Amino acid sequence: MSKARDEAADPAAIFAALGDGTRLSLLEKLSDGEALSIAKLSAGTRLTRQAVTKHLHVLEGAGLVTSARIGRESLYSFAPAPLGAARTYLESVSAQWDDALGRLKDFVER
Amino acid sequence: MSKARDEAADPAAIFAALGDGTRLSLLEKLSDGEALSIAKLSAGTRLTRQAVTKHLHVLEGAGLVTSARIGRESLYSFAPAPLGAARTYLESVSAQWDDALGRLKDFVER
DNA sequence: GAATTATGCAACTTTTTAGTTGCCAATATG
DNA sequence: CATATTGGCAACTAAAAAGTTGCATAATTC
Repeated sequence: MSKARDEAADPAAIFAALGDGTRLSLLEKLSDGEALSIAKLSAGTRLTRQAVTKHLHVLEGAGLVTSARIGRESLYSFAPAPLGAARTYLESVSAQWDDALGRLKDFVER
Repeated sequence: MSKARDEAADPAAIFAALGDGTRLSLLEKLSDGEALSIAKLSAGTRLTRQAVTKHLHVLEGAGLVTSARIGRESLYSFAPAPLGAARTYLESVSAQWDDALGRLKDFVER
């Protein structure tokens, strides 16, 4: 048991969370390490605060951000671990492809 | 102009295409380099051929597979380039995080 | 304590996605 | 040529996602 409760290590779930422009831009805002409130995260967008909140919940469900209520605001922080899992997954698929390429090369050059 | 017509270099589009278990398993079947027909790709699944076809179209829209009609069958092939783009994107976000960590460390140790 | 700020919760609408069924066209094959 | 195989197209349903509005509540600030 290496994974915490609801943090999705499932690649599809992580990719699904990343598969939305709004959520990617939220992640980028948080990726410099500073924890930001929902109000600040909503500031630049054309969406309502509630829409942003929903996106944050999706990111949180995928384990890509964490939240903590401080006073009257909810501060969201970047959680980089699932990104590493996603990268590892992509590398594994790419590696399989590279192996296939290698075998093809061997076959052709034989 | 480095990108062809509709092949999405857009990270969100690539991640969205990857964000589905069925599509990931299709990609995995193709990632060994062998081109497969829709019939063969549908074989293992519980889905109808048309459902699989739709997923293949999504993958093709993201540039992750290519198709070619040979005789009476449509052969789909893995196209690894967008995976590289996705990995690069994840690395850029991770790098920003690592930079932030480094600055924090500097600050704490000062 | 009254007004303001930041957020949560719930109901609702709209849009997109996933999946199915039915039918037709093209290519093989006996 | 008769028949099976392979797949495309279109219409349709069902379910999930995205987004909004309205209202209630907790923490601040003046």
